[in-house]
This record gives sequence, C-alpha cells and structure tokens, in this order.
Amino acid sequence: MSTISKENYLKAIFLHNRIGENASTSKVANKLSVSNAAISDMAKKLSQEGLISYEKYRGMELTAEGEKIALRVLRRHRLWESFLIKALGMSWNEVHDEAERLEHHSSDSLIDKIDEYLSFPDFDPHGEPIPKKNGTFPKIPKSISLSEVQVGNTYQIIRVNDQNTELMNYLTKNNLLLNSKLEVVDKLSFDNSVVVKVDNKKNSLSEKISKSIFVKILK
Amino acid sequence: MSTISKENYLKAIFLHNRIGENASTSKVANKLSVSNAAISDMAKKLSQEGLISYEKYRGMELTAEGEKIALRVLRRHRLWESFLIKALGMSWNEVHDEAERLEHHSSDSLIDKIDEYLSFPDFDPHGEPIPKKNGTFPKIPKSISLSEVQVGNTYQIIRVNDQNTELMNYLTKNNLLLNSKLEVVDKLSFDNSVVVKVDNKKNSLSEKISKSIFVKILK
DNA sequence: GTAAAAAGTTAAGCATACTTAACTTAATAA
DNA sequence: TTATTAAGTTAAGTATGCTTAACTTTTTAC
Repeated sequence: MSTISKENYLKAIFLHNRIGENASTSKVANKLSVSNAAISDMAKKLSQEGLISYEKYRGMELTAEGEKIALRVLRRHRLWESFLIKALGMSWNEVHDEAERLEHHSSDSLIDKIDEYLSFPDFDPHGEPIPKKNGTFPKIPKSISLSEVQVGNTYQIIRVNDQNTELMNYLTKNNLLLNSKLEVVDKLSFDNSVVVKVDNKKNSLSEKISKSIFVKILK
Repeated sequence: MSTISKENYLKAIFLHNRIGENASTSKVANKLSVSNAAISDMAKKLSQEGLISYEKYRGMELTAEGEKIALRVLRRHRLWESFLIKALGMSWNEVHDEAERLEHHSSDSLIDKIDEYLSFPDFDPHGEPIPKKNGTFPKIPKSISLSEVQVGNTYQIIRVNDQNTELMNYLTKNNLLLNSKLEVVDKLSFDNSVVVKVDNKKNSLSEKISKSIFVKILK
C-alpha cells in the first residue's frame, strides 16, 4: 500500500532521477531529512512492492509503477501550488510547504477540479511542468542553469527549483522571479559563484543557488 | 502534542458535548470507527495532557484547552467545505470527506486566507456555525429538529448535520437542501418517522434522518 | 594496492495508534 | 436483589516509520 511516507520517498527518488543523478541513499536521506538507515529500510519495502529497483549499495530507480505514483504526487503538488497562488493570492514562497502536505490528502476528483479551475495548465508558477492526468509530462523548454551561463550575456528566468522555502524567500527578496531578466556580470571560478545584475542591482549568487535557476538566453 | 488522531478525538467529543449528550466511550468509538479499547487508551492520554476531563466509566468532557483545539479543527473543516463549494463548485455531498482530511493539513495562514476569500462567513453551506479565529462561536439561530415538528405546519430547513456523506447524498437526491421548504404531512409514533412534502412530492424520513435536519417554522 | 574515509546496511529499540481477548464495572430486567 | 447483558477497561500484540549504534562495503587518496 502506498502511504504518505512512501509517496514522499518515490517523489524524492523521481526528482533525483529526473536530473540525471543516481538516487543514492544519502541524497534521498538528505532530501527527506531522515537517517540513511531509514532509507535502507524503506528501499527494501518499496523494492518488494515493485515500486523501485534497488540493488544494495547501488542506489534506487523507479519502476514504471513507482513512477506513476511519483508523477501523481508531483501533479498534486504543482496543481495545489498553482491553485493557492491563483485562487487565494498566496505568494511564490508560501505555497511549497502547504502543497507538501495537501498533496497527500486530496482526492482525484478534487485535483481534477483544481486542474479545470486553472484551465489545465502545463506549467506551475515556478515554471515546472505539471504531470497530466494521463501520466504524461509536458515537455520542458530548453534551458540552462545559471551556473552554466556566459559573462556578458542577458538571460530570462524560465524555471526555478522550488524545493526549498528559504530559497524562494531569498529569490523573491532579490527580484529573481519567473520571467525576470538578468545580465551576467561575472563568474568566479574560485567558488563557482555568479554575479548578476537585476533591475540595475548587482547580486552575487552561490553555486548552489545558481544551479536552481534555469534561464534562456535573450538575443 | 496534538496529532491528527487526537484532533479527531477532540472534535468527536466536542460534537457530542455540544448536543448535550455525554461523550461515552462507545459513542465516540462509533463515530471514529475504532474499538472501545482505542478510546479508553486515548482518553487516558488526552486526560494526562489536560485536554479532556475523564473519569473511568463516566465518559469524557473537553477542558477549555481541549475545546480550543476542537474549535480550531471545526473551523478548518467548515471553512474548507465552504471554500470547496464556492471556489470549485463542488457539491454539498462531496466536500465532507475532503474536508475531513484537509482540516488536519493546512496552516493557520492558509485557513485565514480562505476565511478572507469567503468574506468571513458565520455559517457553512450546511447552516453550521463556523468558529471564529478568536475562538468564539457564532450563535445558532433558534431551530427545532424535524423529529419535533407538528403535522400540518410548513417549515424551512436552516441547518443539516453534515457528519455523513451518505446522508448528504440522500438529502440532495430528495431536494432536502438548505432553505428548502417542506410541509409536514404525517408523523408515525410507531417508528417516529416523519412524512414531509417537498416540491409536491411526499417523502418518509426515518427518525435518525429527521434528527439530523433542523428547521424553523414558516408563519 | 592498501589504508583511511565515506557511504550504506543491519539490528535493536522506540512512539503512535490501533487490534483482539480477557476481564471488570455498570445498567437492566425479572 | 440478583443474574444477565451491555459498556468499558486492561493487557498483550501488531504495523509503520523512524532512531542510534555497530558493522560492512565502496570509494578515494596516497
């Protein structure tokens, strides 16, 4: 049976797999804020249920069945976020934690009504694709992360990784919003930080932050 | 600490206390669909935490602290129900089960936003009072239950006990909605059922159903 | 190629919230 | 008033999802 915990494990594994990373024990443990031991435990259960393929010491990967559940949770999460912003005027940085809980406690029928209310959007307010009811995934527009940009060019933010409320707060405060335009002023190979100019204000972004921001180049 | 289970226990006790009934072990067990043993167990814990007063074999009553939590849960439930109906066009009979889960998984800030969206309503779509943020409870209009009416009179429904989805479905199907007008055609003392006429259609209602419907007399 | 460090696993234990079975207390009916 | 029934409680046991501590495997650095 698929419990709340299991849904969260599957979602975490999915998000790792999606960026091409192997979902290792400690990465998943870190994302879920539990011990490595808890991951090993759960990996066995999920594997037995046919939701992941798991070889000891070698990380985890979703099966088709596991991916189906993960996509369903992700769909709920992103629709809730979109809805809370659109219907209740909540802000970018408030909705993540809220959706993190609501995603486990809404019926299919409610989620479909939200989808309809929003006119079946392809992307959420962070630019992330919203899985469709039929399990398909809207194609993500070609983008590069801010950690890969070139000094001198101008870019537009088209997607932000919304995994962390603190990051969202920071970006909001610094006007690094969806569709914001920025000029890359400098890159420091010392710490892989990037200096950008937004609204004529300079801002230095750490490697970790820049890796969470996805942009496209403006001609 | 107040977990989801504890919130549900407190809510159940509150709803029993409110109608003047003593919250006995088996009544609460029945409402929560758990064994009597589970109630005895939990009663001890809630009592230790100062949320209920409990004397073995003598039922349970909320303390001021327990009532505060119960009212907070009830507020969430009724605001969620109202919101799902207003914002998403869900129906009377769909929202109870949904709200039953959502009430445990929304922040104060979200609930307040919903309250604001709805312009701080005093009553939910079942006519039930919505506890206010400050813990007060809107006054319920004087009403009698359908089990107490007099044959020959005409009444209007002003409140319905929304504890059960099946009941809601039945009422919806038979046009027994909030504000519906009905004429009392007959009362059978044999089984305490009531025969009413709604939209010129006669309908016999069991004692249990009639006790869940509250009306006011129309001159 | 091996030693040290990092990552992962296993085992034992815990809290929560239940269950069933056995028992006790209270209510009721003759 | 007492025997029977109903209601309530206790005790023992279970599943879930964690923890810490001890141990094993893999990776890395020399």
